[in-house]
Amino acid sequence: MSQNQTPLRGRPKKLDRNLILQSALMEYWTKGPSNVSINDICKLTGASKPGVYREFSNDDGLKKSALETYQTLAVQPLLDILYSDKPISETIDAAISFITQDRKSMGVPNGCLLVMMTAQSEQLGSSTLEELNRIRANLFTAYFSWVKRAKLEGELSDLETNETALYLENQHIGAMRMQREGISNETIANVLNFAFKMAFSKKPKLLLN
Amino acid sequence: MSQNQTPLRGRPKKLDRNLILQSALMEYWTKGPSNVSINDICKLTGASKPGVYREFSNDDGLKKSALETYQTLAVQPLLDILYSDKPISETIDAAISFITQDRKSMGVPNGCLLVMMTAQSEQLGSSTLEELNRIRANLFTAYFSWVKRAKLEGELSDLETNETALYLENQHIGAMRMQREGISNETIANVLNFAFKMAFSKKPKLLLN
DNA sequence: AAGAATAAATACCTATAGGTACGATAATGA
DNA sequence: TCATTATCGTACCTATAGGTATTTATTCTT
Repeated sequence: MSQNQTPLRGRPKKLDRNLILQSALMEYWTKGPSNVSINDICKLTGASKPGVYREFSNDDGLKKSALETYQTLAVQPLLDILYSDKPISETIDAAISFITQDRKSMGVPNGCLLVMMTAQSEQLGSSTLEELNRIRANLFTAYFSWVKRAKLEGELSDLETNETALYLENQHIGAMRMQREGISNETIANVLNFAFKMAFSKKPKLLLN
Repeated sequence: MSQNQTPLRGRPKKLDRNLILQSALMEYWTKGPSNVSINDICKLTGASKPGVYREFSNDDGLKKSALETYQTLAVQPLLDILYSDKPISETIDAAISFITQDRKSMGVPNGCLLVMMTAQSEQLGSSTLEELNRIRANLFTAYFSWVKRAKLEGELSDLETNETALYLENQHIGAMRMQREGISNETIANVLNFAFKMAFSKKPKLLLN
């Protein structure tokens, strides 16, 4: 976490890696990863362009590093919730609270960087894309194991575990999309609550026809 | 629809508006609207750049026109289904069939241009954005009125009409996302079938806790 | 035949993206 | 003191984006 580990030799480093990383993450998150250039980051942080390239190799490297920061900041907490051993209904509530918490008061942009990057994946470099797929696979696995756990606890759904996980993933992505479009967190929470409880309903529902 | 309506004066038009429109639409749809340049379209169709600009004014104009084509080609059929007066369950099936039909055999790309444009909306010009919002609003209204109709027919859900419509919109977008990511249409249909039937279930479901 | 009107295409423009060459600078070790 | 090591930042490079000035070609009207 600290700036330098080895008491090094040459000219002391002035470049603030952490500042750049934070700024880049916020910019990507707010404006979308494809709408932020290295030049923007330089202007924003006062860093020189070669400095940024020295530190992160290239655009792809910076995006990848920012994405890693995002993972620990915004994805890991959700994984922790999904992997908790609390009853399913509590897990649902915790997940919904986390997803729909007020971003503004936390100084964090609306929406989800994963979702944005996925939507613009054709514009990403290879290492960012790799990282993105890794994180998304982890998240999907978390949904999958959540569903499996629910089944062990007696919750059944009509769908295969895999398909239920896909369904849950859709709800999450949908929530992030709604949030980004300015829909109130209360509305989003209502929709999510409905959608999640559906997936974990105990018995086959009474269907039309 | 025809090339020239008034038997006009000057040098006869060589530029094939329709070819450009079709090519542009397919390119946007396949690669994402931000990953296709006017130059690409020119190379693809053999048109000259000033020719394209004469016809569509600018990049924004071309994208807007392509989006209009998309609307009549891919959105209107869904609107027709949603506004049909068939029983809800039949409407559900029809919508799912339409959404998950095999694109390859129809010579049409996977995914949804509306969804892609929405995801990249910061990179769109004003008139394309306007058109996009118009079409999306129409689609949302269709979902909304579908839900209202279902309620008249005795189908109830826990959610307000507006929130149910948001939920349905999410399922549709989610389906398009899955399709674009290569998930089989059968799986998508299963997920959609589950999600839609949930929204239109007759009674409050048996919930956990 | 002489405009008037329209479309053609080459060759250009500006802005900005990602990326780097290179000389200057600041520390350490001998 | 002087090489060594490593970072600094100005000024540049190439590629490509959107967009256009200009000249030439082809038609209809008078």
